[in-house]
Amino acid sequence: MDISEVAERTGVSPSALRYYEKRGLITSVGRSGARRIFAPDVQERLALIALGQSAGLSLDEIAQMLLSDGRPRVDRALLSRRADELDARIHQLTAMRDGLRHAADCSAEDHMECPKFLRLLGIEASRRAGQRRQPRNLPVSQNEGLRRSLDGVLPMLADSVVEDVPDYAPQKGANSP
Amino acid sequence: MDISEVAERTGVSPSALRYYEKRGLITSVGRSGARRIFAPDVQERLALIALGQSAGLSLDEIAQMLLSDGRPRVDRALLSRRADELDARIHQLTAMRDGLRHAADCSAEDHMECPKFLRLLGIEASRRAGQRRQPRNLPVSQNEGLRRSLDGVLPMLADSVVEDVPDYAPQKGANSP
DNA sequence: GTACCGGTTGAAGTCGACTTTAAGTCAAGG
DNA sequence: CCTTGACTTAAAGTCGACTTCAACCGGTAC
Repeated sequence: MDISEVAERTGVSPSALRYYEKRGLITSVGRSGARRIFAPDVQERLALIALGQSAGLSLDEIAQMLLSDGRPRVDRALLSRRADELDARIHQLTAMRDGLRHAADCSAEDHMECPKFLRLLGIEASRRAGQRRQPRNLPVSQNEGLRRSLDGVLPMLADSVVEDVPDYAPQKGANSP
Repeated sequence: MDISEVAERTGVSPSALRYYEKRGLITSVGRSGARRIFAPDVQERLALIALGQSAGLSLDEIAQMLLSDGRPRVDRALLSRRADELDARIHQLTAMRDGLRHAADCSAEDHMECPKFLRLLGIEASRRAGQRRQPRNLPVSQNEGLRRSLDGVLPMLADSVVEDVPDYAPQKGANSP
Protein backbone atom coordinates (compact mmCIF):
# COMPACT_ATOMS: atom_id res chain seq x y z
CA MET A 1 0.00 0.00 0.00
CA ASP A 2 1.31 3.42 -0.86
CA ILE A 3 0.72 6.44 1.30
CA SER A 4 -2.41 7.64 -0.40
CA GLU A 5 -4.04 4.26 -0.14
CA VAL A 6 -3.36 4.16 3.57
CA ALA A 7 -4.69 7.68 3.78
CA GLU A 8 -7.87 6.72 1.98
CA ARG A 9 -8.43 3.58 3.97
CA THR A 10 -7.80 5.16 7.34
CA GLY A 11 -8.79 8.75 6.88
CA VAL A 12 -5.38 9.86 8.10
CA SER A 13 -3.85 12.38 5.74
CA PRO A 14 -0.57 11.64 3.96
CA SER A 15 1.15 14.47 5.75
CA ALA A 16 -0.02 13.10 9.06
CA LEU A 17 1.26 9.68 8.08
CA ARG A 18 4.70 11.11 7.30
CA TYR A 19 4.56 12.99 10.55
CA TYR A 20 3.70 9.84 12.46
CA GLU A 21 6.53 7.99 10.80
CA LYS A 22 8.96 10.73 11.72
CA ARG A 23 7.69 10.57 15.28
CA GLY A 24 8.23 6.83 15.26
CA LEU A 25 4.58 5.94 15.64
CA ILE A 26 4.39 3.98 12.44
CA THR A 27 6.90 2.41 10.05
CA SER A 28 6.91 1.88 6.34
CA VAL A 29 8.06 -1.55 5.25
CA GLY A 30 10.06 -0.28 2.32
CA ARG A 31 10.23 2.02 -0.65
CA SER A 32 9.32 1.86 -4.28
CA GLY A 33 11.73 4.41 -5.62
CA ALA A 34 11.33 7.12 -3.05
CA ARG A 35 7.76 6.23 -2.21
CA ARG A 36 6.85 4.63 1.05
CA ILE A 37 5.24 1.25 1.08
CA PHE A 38 3.13 0.38 4.07
CA ALA A 39 2.10 -3.02 5.30
CA PRO A 40 -1.63 -3.48 5.82
CA ASP A 41 -1.25 -3.75 9.57
CA VAL A 42 -0.38 -0.09 9.70
CA GLN A 43 -4.12 0.43 9.69
CA GLU A 44 -4.48 -1.35 12.99
CA ARG A 45 -1.69 0.77 14.37
CA LEU A 46 -3.37 3.91 13.17
CA ALA A 47 -6.60 2.82 14.77
CA LEU A 48 -4.71 2.35 17.98
CA ILE A 49 -3.23 5.81 17.64
CA ALA A 50 -6.60 7.38 16.97
CA LEU A 51 -8.01 5.53 19.91
CA GLY A 52 -5.32 6.84 22.16
CA GLN A 53 -5.79 10.36 20.90
CA SER A 54 -9.47 10.32 21.54
CA ALA A 55 -8.73 9.16 25.04
CA GLY A 56 -6.71 12.30 25.49
CA LEU A 57 -3.26 10.82 25.16
CA SER A 58 -0.52 12.78 23.44
CA LEU A 59 1.38 11.26 20.58
CA ASP A 60 4.33 10.87 22.91
CA GLU A 61 2.30 8.93 25.39
CA ILE A 62 0.91 6.79 22.64
CA ALA A 63 4.39 6.22 21.31
CA GLN A 64 5.43 4.99 24.75
CA MET A 65 2.82 2.30 24.62
CA LEU A 66 3.46 1.37 21.04
CA LEU A 67 7.19 1.17 21.57
CA SER A 68 9.34 -1.69 20.36
CA ASP A 69 6.80 -4.19 19.14
CA GLY A 70 3.61 -3.94 17.16
CA ARG A 71 1.19 -4.71 19.91
CA PRO A 72 0.22 -2.19 22.49
CA ARG A 73 2.22 -2.32 25.67
CA VAL A 74 -0.29 -0.62 27.80
CA ASP A 75 0.64 1.46 30.78
CA ARG A 76 -2.25 0.45 32.95
CA ALA A 77 -1.54 3.03 35.58
CA LEU A 78 -1.57 5.75 32.97
CA LEU A 79 -4.82 4.50 31.52
CA SER A 80 -6.33 4.34 34.93
CA ARG A 81 -5.25 7.88 35.66
CA ARG A 82 -6.68 9.03 32.38
CA ALA A 83 -9.92 7.28 33.15
CA ASP A 84 -10.11 9.10 36.45
CA GLU A 85 -9.36 12.36 34.74
CA LEU A 86 -12.03 11.68 32.20
CA ASP A 87 -14.43 10.91 34.99
CA ALA A 88 -13.69 14.21 36.65
CA ARG A 89 -13.99 15.99 33.36
CA ILE A 90 -17.31 14.33 32.69
CA HIS A 91 -18.55 15.70 35.96
CA GLN A 92 -17.37 19.17 35.10
CA LEU A 93 -18.77 19.07 31.63
CA THR A 94 -22.06 17.80 32.91
CA ALA A 95 -22.22 20.74 35.25
CA MET A 96 -21.24 23.11 32.46
CA ARG A 97 -23.76 21.63 30.11
CA ASP A 98 -26.53 22.16 32.60
CA GLY A 99 -25.22 25.62 33.34
CA LEU A 100 -25.24 26.48 29.67
CA ARG A 101 -28.65 24.98 29.20
CA HIS A 102 -29.86 27.11 32.03
CA ALA A 103 -28.23 30.25 30.74
CA ALA A 104 -29.75 29.63 27.34
CA ASP A 105 -33.23 29.11 28.70
CA CYS A 106 -33.13 31.45 31.65
CA SER A 107 -35.93 33.95 31.67
CA ALA A 108 -33.84 36.69 33.22
CA GLU A 109 -33.01 39.21 30.53
CA ASP A 110 -29.82 40.03 32.27
CA HIS A 111 -28.07 37.03 33.67
CA MET A 112 -26.48 39.18 36.27
CA GLU A 113 -29.88 39.19 37.90
CA CYS A 114 -30.39 35.48 37.82
CA PRO A 115 -29.51 34.01 41.20
CA LYS A 116 -28.48 30.70 39.75
CA PHE A 117 -26.13 32.36 37.32
CA LEU A 118 -24.76 34.62 40.03
CA ARG A 119 -24.11 31.61 42.13
CA LEU A 120 -22.00 30.09 39.40
CA LEU A 121 -20.11 33.30 39.08
CA GLY A 122 -19.78 33.85 42.78
CA ILE A 123 -18.31 30.48 43.37
CA GLU A 124 -16.00 30.93 40.48
CA ALA A 125 -14.82 34.32 41.59
CA SER A 126 -14.21 33.34 45.17
CA ARG A 127 -12.52 30.16 44.12
CA ARG A 128 -9.98 31.90 41.99
CA ALA A 129 -9.37 34.63 44.50
CA GLY A 130 -6.02 34.37 46.17
CA GLN A 131 -5.94 30.66 45.50
CA ARG A 132 -3.04 28.81 44.00
CA ARG A 133 -1.84 30.78 41.05
CA GLN A 134 -0.90 28.56 38.20
CA PRO A 135 2.76 27.54 38.28
CA ARG A 136 3.20 30.07 35.53
CA ASN A 137 5.37 28.09 33.21
CA LEU A 138 3.51 24.86 33.38
CA PRO A 139 4.15 23.33 30.01
CA VAL A 140 0.51 22.99 28.93
CA SER A 141 0.82 19.73 27.10
CA GLN A 142 -1.64 18.77 24.46
CA ASN A 143 -3.87 16.72 26.65
CA GLU A 144 -3.39 19.38 29.21
CA GLY A 145 -5.02 21.43 26.53
CA LEU A 146 -7.84 18.96 26.45
CA ARG A 147 -8.46 19.50 30.09
CA ARG A 148 -7.06 22.87 30.89
CA SER A 149 -10.05 25.05 30.43
CA LEU A 150 -11.49 23.60 33.58
CA ASP A 151 -8.37 23.08 35.59
CA GLY A 152 -7.91 25.69 38.21
CA VAL A 153 -10.89 27.51 36.87
CA LEU A 154 -13.89 25.86 38.38
CA PRO A 155 -12.55 23.28 40.72
CA MET A 156 -15.52 23.58 43.00
CA LEU A 157 -18.07 24.88 40.62
CA ALA A 158 -18.78 21.54 39.04
CA ASP A 159 -19.47 19.87 42.33
CA SER A 160 -21.55 22.62 43.76
CA VAL A 161 -23.67 22.93 40.68
CA VAL A 162 -23.96 19.21 40.30
CA GLU A 163 -25.60 18.89 43.64
CA ASP A 164 -28.66 20.87 42.67
CA VAL A 165 -28.98 19.60 39.16
CA PRO A 166 -30.84 16.52 37.96
CA ASP A 167 -27.58 14.78 37.06
CA TYR A 168 -26.75 13.27 33.77
CA ALA A 169 -29.85 12.93 31.64
CA PRO A 170 -29.03 12.05 28.03
CA GLN A 171 -31.78 14.16 26.40
CA LYS A 172 -30.73 13.49 22.88
CA GLY A 173 -33.55 14.72 20.71
CA ALA A 174 -36.12 16.75 22.56
CA ASN A 175 -35.57 18.86 25.60
CA SER A 176 -37.13 18.31 29.00
CA PRO A 177 -40.67 17.07 28.33
CA MET B 1 -6.57 48.28 41.91
CA ASP B 2 -3.38 47.84 40.00
CA ILE B 3 -2.68 44.92 37.75
CA SER B 4 -0.96 42.78 40.32
CA GLU B 5 -3.78 43.17 42.78
CA VAL B 6 -6.29 42.07 40.18
CA ALA B 7 -3.98 39.19 39.37
CA GLU B 8 -3.81 38.16 42.98
CA ARG B 9 -7.50 38.46 43.60
CA THR B 10 -8.56 36.62 40.48
CA GLY B 11 -5.71 34.24 39.80
CA VAL B 12 -5.37 35.65 36.30
CA SER B 13 -1.76 36.53 35.54
CA PRO B 14 -0.79 40.10 34.73
CA SER B 15 0.26 39.13 31.24
CA ALA B 16 -3.09 37.50 30.69
CA LEU B 17 -4.80 40.64 31.95
CA ARG B 18 -2.88 42.77 29.47
CA TYR B 19 -3.70 40.27 26.80
CA TYR B 20 -7.39 40.40 27.65
CA GLU B 21 -7.32 44.14 27.55
CA LYS B 22 -5.70 44.14 24.15
CA ARG B 23 -8.34 41.71 22.98
CA GLY B 24 -11.00 44.02 24.32
CA LEU B 25 -12.30 41.63 26.94
CA ILE B 26 -11.58 43.92 29.83
CA THR B 27 -10.87 47.62 30.27
CA SER B 28 -8.78 49.56 32.67
CA VAL B 29 -10.41 52.64 34.07
CA GLY B 30 -7.30 54.76 33.92
CA ARG B 31 -3.61 55.01 34.48
CA SER B 32 -1.37 56.05 37.27
CA GLY B 33 1.62 57.10 35.30
CA ALA B 34 1.82 54.25 32.86
CA ARG B 35 0.25 51.74 35.18
CA ARG B 36 -3.20 50.47 34.60
CA ILE B 37 -5.85 51.00 37.18
CA PHE B 38 -8.71 48.56 37.22
CA ALA B 39 -12.14 49.02 38.72
CA PRO B 40 -13.22 46.30 41.12
CA ASP B 41 -15.90 45.03 38.76
CA VAL B 42 -13.21 43.73 36.46
CA GLN B 43 -13.22 40.72 38.74
CA GLU B 44 -16.76 39.92 37.82
CA ARG B 45 -15.88 40.26 34.20
CA LEU B 46 -12.94 37.94 34.62
CA ALA B 47 -15.17 35.43 36.32
CA LEU B 48 -17.48 35.66 33.34
CA ILE B 49 -14.56 35.09 31.02
CA ALA B 50 -13.34 32.10 32.99
CA LEU B 51 -16.83 30.74 33.01
CA GLY B 52 -17.10 31.06 29.27
CA GLN B 53 -13.73 29.45 28.76
CA SER B 54 -14.60 26.50 30.86
CA ALA B 55 -17.74 26.09 28.82
CA GLY B 56 -15.52 25.76 25.78
CA LEU B 57 -16.00 29.21 24.34
CA SER B 58 -13.11 30.96 22.64
CA LEU B 59 -12.07 34.41 23.74
CA ASP B 60 -13.59 35.75 20.56
CA GLU B 61 -16.92 34.18 21.33
CA ILE B 62 -16.76 35.45 24.86
CA ALA B 63 -15.90 38.90 23.56
CA GLN B 64 -19.01 38.79 21.39
CA MET B 65 -21.18 38.31 24.42
CA LEU B 66 -19.36 40.82 26.56
CA LEU B 67 -19.43 43.43 23.82
CA SER B 68 -20.50 47.00 24.37
CA ASP B 69 -21.77 46.96 27.92
CA GLY B 70 -20.62 45.35 31.10
CA ARG B 71 -23.30 42.78 31.43
CA PRO B 72 -23.30 39.63 29.44
CA ARG B 73 -25.32 39.82 26.27
CA VAL B 74 -25.80 36.17 25.89
CA ASP B 75 -26.19 34.49 22.56
CA ARG B 76 -28.71 31.92 23.64
CA ALA B 77 -28.52 29.98 20.42
CA LEU B 78 -24.78 29.70 20.78
CA LEU B 79 -25.07 28.59 24.37
CA SER B 80 -27.65 26.05 23.41
CA ARG B 81 -25.43 24.72 20.66
CA ARG B 82 -22.54 24.52 23.06
CA ALA B 83 -24.70 22.68 25.52
CA ASP B 84 -25.60 20.15 22.87
CA GLU B 85 -21.98 19.79 21.95
CA LEU B 86 -21.08 19.28 25.56
CA ASP B 87 -23.79 16.69 25.80
CA ALA B 88 -22.37 14.81 22.85
CA ARG B 89 -18.91 15.14 24.25
CA ILE B 90 -20.05 13.81 27.58
CA HIS B 91 -21.34 10.75 25.82
CA GLN B 92 -18.07 10.25 24.04
CA LEU B 93 -16.00 10.80 27.12
CA THR B 94 -18.17 8.45 29.09
CA ALA B 95 -17.55 5.80 26.51
CA MET B 96 -13.85 6.52 26.51
CA ARG B 97 -13.68 6.47 30.26
CA ASP B 98 -15.24 3.06 30.37
CA GLY B 99 -13.01 1.91 27.55
CA LEU B 100 -9.95 3.10 29.39
CA ARG B 101 -11.13 1.60 32.60
CA HIS B 102 -11.56 -1.67 30.82
CA ALA B 103 -8.21 -1.50 29.11
CA ALA B 104 -6.56 -0.76 32.43
CA ASP B 105 -8.22 -3.66 34.19
CA CYS B 106 -8.47 -6.11 31.34
CA SER B 107 -6.95 -9.45 32.12
CA ALA B 108 -5.73 -10.03 28.58
CA GLU B 109 -1.97 -9.51 28.55
CA ASP B 110 -2.17 -8.37 24.98
CA HIS B 111 -5.13 -6.15 24.33
CA MET B 112 -5.13 -7.26 20.76
CA GLU B 113 -6.59 -10.50 22.05
CA CYS B 114 -9.32 -8.92 24.08
CA PRO B 115 -12.55 -9.02 22.11
CA LYS B 116 -13.91 -5.92 23.73
CA PHE B 117 -10.79 -3.98 22.88
CA LEU B 118 -10.76 -5.34 19.36
CA ARG B 119 -14.31 -4.24 18.96
CA LEU B 120 -13.35 -0.71 19.85
CA LEU B 121 -10.54 -0.86 17.37
CA GLY B 122 -12.59 -2.56 14.71
CA ILE B 123 -15.30 0.01 14.86
CA GLU B 124 -12.74 2.73 14.79
CA ALA B 125 -10.87 1.32 11.84
CA SER B 126 -13.96 0.67 9.75
CA ARG B 127 -15.39 4.01 10.66
CA ARG B 128 -12.44 5.97 9.47
CA ALA B 129 -12.05 3.92 6.35
CA GLY B 130 -12.90 5.81 3.21
CA GLN B 131 -15.24 8.03 5.20
CA ARG B 132 -15.25 11.78 5.03
CA ARG B 133 -11.72 12.99 5.16
CA GLN B 134 -11.40 16.10 7.21
CA PRO B 135 -11.85 19.28 5.15
CA ARG B 136 -8.11 19.59 5.35
CA ASN B 137 -7.83 23.22 6.15
CA LEU B 138 -10.54 23.41 8.71
CA PRO B 139 -9.41 26.19 10.99
CA VAL B 140 -9.30 24.16 14.20
CA SER B 141 -10.46 26.88 16.53
CA GLN B 142 -9.74 26.72 20.20
CA ASN B 143 -12.95 25.12 21.23
CA GLU B 144 -12.55 22.98 18.21
CA GLY B 145 -9.43 21.96 20.03
CA LEU B 146 -11.51 21.15 23.03
CA ARG B 147 -13.50 18.76 21.00
CA ARG B 148 -11.33 17.75 18.14
CA SER B 149 -9.76 14.62 19.44
CA LEU B 150 -13.04 12.88 19.07
CA ASP B 151 -14.40 14.58 15.99
CA GLY B 152 -14.04 12.45 12.95
CA VAL B 153 -12.19 9.92 14.97
CA LEU B 154 -14.78 7.88 16.71
CA PRO B 155 -18.04 9.23 15.52
CA MET B 156 -19.80 5.93 16.03
CA LEU B 157 -17.60 4.42 18.62
CA ALA B 158 -19.06 6.36 21.46
CA ASP B 159 -22.61 5.39 20.66
CA SER B 160 -21.85 1.80 19.99
CA VAL B 161 -19.89 1.41 23.15
CA VAL B 162 -22.42 3.38 25.11
CA GLU B 163 -25.13 0.93 24.22
CA ASP B 164 -23.46 -1.84 26.14
CA VAL B 165 -22.33 0.30 28.99
CA PRO B 166 -24.33 1.24 32.10
CA ASP B 167 -24.50 4.91 30.99
CA TYR B 168 -23.24 7.70 33.10
CA ALA B 169 -23.14 6.69 36.73
CA PRO B 170 -22.15 9.72 38.78
CA GLN B 171 -20.64 7.73 41.62
CA LYS B 172 -20.42 10.84 43.69
CA GLY B 173 -23.67 11.63 45.37
CA ALA B 174 -26.81 9.63 44.72
CA ASN B 175 -27.92 8.44 41.32
CA SER B 176 -31.24 8.67 39.52
CA PRO B 177 -34.03 8.06 42.05
C1' DG C 1 11.69 9.54 -24.50
C1' DT C 2 9.34 12.64 -22.21
C1' DA C 3 5.43 14.81 -19.90
C1' DC C 4 2.97 14.32 -15.89
C1' DC C 5 1.14 13.01 -11.72
C1' DG C 6 2.00 11.88 -7.29
C1' DG C 7 5.04 11.01 -4.48
C1' DT C 8 9.65 12.94 -1.71
C1' DT C 9 12.26 16.33 1.51
C1' DG C 10 13.15 19.92 5.19
C1' DA C 11 11.62 24.11 6.67
C1' DA C 12 8.27 27.14 7.80
C1' DG C 13 3.50 28.24 8.88
C1' DT C 14 -1.01 27.60 11.54
C1' DC C 15 -4.15 27.76 15.45
C1' DG C 16 -5.36 29.99 20.37
C1' DA C 17 -4.07 31.70 24.58
C1' DC C 18 -0.86 33.10 26.65
C1' DT C 19 4.28 33.74 28.44
C1' DT C 20 8.69 35.50 27.94
C1' DT C 21 12.01 38.80 26.78
C1' DA C 22 14.29 43.09 26.06
C1' DA C 23 14.30 47.62 26.66
C1' DG C 24 12.26 51.37 28.72
C1' DT C 25 9.23 54.33 32.31
C1' DC C 26 8.14 56.11 36.55
C1' DA C 27 6.10 56.57 41.55
C1' DA C 28 7.57 55.88 46.00
C1' DG C 29 10.97 55.26 49.73
C1' DG C 30 15.38 56.25 51.81
C1' DC D 1 18.15 63.03 44.30
C1' DC D 2 18.63 58.64 43.25
C1' DT D 3 17.82 53.87 43.52
C1' DT D 4 14.59 50.33 43.38
C1' DG D 5 11.32 47.44 41.67
C1' DA D 6 7.02 46.99 39.80
C1' DC D 7 5.09 48.30 36.05
C1' DT D 8 5.03 49.49 30.61
C1' DT D 9 5.59 48.16 25.52
C1' DA D 10 6.08 45.44 21.16
C1' DA D 11 7.77 41.46 19.49
C1' DA D 12 8.96 36.94 19.66
C1' DG D 13 8.50 32.38 21.69
C1' DT D 14 5.73 28.25 23.39
C1' DC D 15 2.89 24.11 23.13
C1' DG D 16 1.11 19.89 19.99
C1' DA D 17 -0.32 18.09 15.87
C1' DC D 18 -0.31 18.81 11.85
C1' DT D 19 -0.45 21.44 7.08
C1' DT D 20 1.63 23.99 3.58
C1' DC D 21 5.40 25.29 0.79
C1' DA D 22 9.17 25.15 -2.40
C1' DA D 23 12.04 22.46 -4.79
C1' DC D 24 12.82 18.15 -6.43
C1' DC D 25 12.55 13.04 -8.05
C1' DG D 26 11.02 9.25 -10.73
C1' DG D 27 7.50 5.33 -12.42
C1' DT D 28 4.10 4.97 -15.81
C1' DA D 29 1.25 6.06 -19.79
C1' DC D 30 1.63 7.86 -24.12
